[in-house]
Amino acid sequence: MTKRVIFMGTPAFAVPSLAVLLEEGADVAAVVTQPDRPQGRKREPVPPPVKVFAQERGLTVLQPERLRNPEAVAELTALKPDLIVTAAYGQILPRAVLDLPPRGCVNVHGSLLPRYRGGAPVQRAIMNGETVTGVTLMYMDETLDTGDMIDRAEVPIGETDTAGDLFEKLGKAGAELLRRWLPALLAGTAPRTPQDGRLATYAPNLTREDERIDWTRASRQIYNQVRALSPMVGAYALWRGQPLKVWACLPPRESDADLPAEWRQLPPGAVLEAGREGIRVRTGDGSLVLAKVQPAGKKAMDASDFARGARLAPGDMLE
RNA sequence: CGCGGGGUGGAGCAGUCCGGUAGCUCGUCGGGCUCAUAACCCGAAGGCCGCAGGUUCAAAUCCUGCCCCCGCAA
Repeated sequence: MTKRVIFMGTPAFAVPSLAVLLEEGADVAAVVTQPDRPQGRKREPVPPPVKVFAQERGLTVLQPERLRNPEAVAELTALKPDLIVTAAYGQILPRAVLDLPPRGCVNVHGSLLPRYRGGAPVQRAIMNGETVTGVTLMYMDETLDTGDMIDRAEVPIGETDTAGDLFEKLGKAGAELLRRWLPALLAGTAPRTPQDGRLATYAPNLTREDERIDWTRASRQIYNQVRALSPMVGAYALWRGQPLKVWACLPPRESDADLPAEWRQLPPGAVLEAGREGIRVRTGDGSLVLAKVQPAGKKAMDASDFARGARLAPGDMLE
């Protein structure tokens, strides 16, 4: 008898996992995703990527405002799922839902648990300069990202990887973990390894403060911050009182810390030079070259283009 | 009716308040210099100034309507 599975997920990261369920012949009774949220200036509701994918394949899509609501729970109960698979769904599963499927609820998490528990493991890993991260397939319990682990897979972080790049790699790696363990999950024979809570670290959701560039920090730290916030959200500094988003920098080199005396006198945030590669800015430990920026009210552009139009000169300050 | 910025040769901008020869920094093409160059020098091409209407002797510039792009906030 085919087991019934409910999938819960929202962003692009979750799509490969849903695709794997279909490829492996699982009976996907329903796909639960976040409601269409108003986005952009026009406040137009935009369907999340998982919804788009699910509808293309004719799957039943549920978008409860709150999974805690009795109607939502009743709806899921009626589907009699054997297993619930989640991936970046965006809502906490209430006890009533956790207890629903006989084979349990499993989650695909974008880090090597118990490290980087929380809502922004991918961005935080890049921000912290990690060179390796990964995905964990785990059973869910009532607290966030603390359940028993089934398996993990390491994924290297390239020096130039952005959050977008890494999300893509992790989404695929997570889906493959799911593919490997799906039969055992459905049979109820998957392993359970408790997390060692003493090794836990946390990756809280990003705040506005995480987006602001502090030029007194090291070049490498700023570089990592910019990568972690690209291509979504964007790191920013202030230029003439207006936000200037920084979308990409050149990887910092040893030589960037070895500055001429005239540059060394300028404070962090000062523009040192504007060349064809971009805009060189003084940092806490040397300099960093901005490659792609976006002024308020404008599209993203090469930093050299911005420098031309804005008539940037050495000594101009970014804050 | 959430707040705000913007649409000017291929790129990024100035010019718009105070109407009257289309400008700047680059790019491109040709030539020169050089061992050489992303450097430098000389020259050239390339724009119905987002669209439509109006005012005027005259509109990138003033008035009206529309389209498109983006920052903030959600």
